[in-house]
Amino acid sequence: MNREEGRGLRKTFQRQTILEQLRRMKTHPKAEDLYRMVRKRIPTLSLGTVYRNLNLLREQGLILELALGRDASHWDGDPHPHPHFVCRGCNRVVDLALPRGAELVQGVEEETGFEVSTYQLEFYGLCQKCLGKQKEV
Amino acid sequence: MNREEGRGLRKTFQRQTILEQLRRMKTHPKAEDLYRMVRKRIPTLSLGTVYRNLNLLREQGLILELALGRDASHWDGDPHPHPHFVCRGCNRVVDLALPRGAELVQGVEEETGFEVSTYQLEFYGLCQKCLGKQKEV
DNA sequence: ATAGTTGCAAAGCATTTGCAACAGA
DNA sequence: TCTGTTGCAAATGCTTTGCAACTAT
Repeated sequence: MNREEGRGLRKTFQRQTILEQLRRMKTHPKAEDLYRMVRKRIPTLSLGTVYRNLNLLREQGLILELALGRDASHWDGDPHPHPHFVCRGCNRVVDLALPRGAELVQGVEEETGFEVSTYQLEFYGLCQKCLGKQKEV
Repeated sequence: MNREEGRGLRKTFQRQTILEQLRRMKTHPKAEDLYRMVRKRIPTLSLGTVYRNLNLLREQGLILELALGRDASHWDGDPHPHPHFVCRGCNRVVDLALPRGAELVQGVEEETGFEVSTYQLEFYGLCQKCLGKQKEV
């Protein structure tokens, strides 16, 4: 029995390759990005399979989905919730070290009496590169 | 000249009614919810008009869009960014007082050198009501 | 053997958009 | 009058899903 329902996920080539690809990246690709990358190794891969596996891996707690509004989700190989910075200039999604999630969660639980299972925190703005480019104009 | 381009938004009955409706609510309805509510006063209202106006009002800085993953956005009549709690039991979206957004933003700007224009912070879990119901089962 | 998985294509769903009629300023 | 706005319906774009052929265990 693996998780939840006791049903085991099979160790398929597609699933493993998708997970490896995501883990080896520092950036946070979209399903479509992963699809293109993994296709180099598995040319018959379909986009539907990528989506299905990303959802399964997320349910297993192995990866994180960054749902940033209506655009395509970004995916993070680090399953531990942490804040991100989204640059509106270059659309990069960058990991942040601050603030500490555990403290935020604790504060909210104390304030509300609710049970917090996870959180999502994104800062939006311009990264240093894009701040520089802005001045050039 | 009102904002941005100097183009003025007209004061239409639809737009005003949508904004009033949203402001008078403590909850954070979806476009569809507002559509149904405002329709009681403006039976000819179309859903497209609701979406167009919500986006315009957001651009004017009068309201806040809460894009919570892939589901329909929730809308907030309070344009000042602040954290929310999303209950996975009853799907309510509740305003939170903590943590302080300004401090979070300042910390990130100091850490990264990026320019933060806004942020979005949601905590997910179970509210007190739903925690209670869980025990009953 | 057999239940999970894949590729493919069609469907779903929230949101956006083109267009002609309409209405604030 | 003139440009913004509306209602309607079609289109968009990401993601999910039905199905029959596979495949890990």
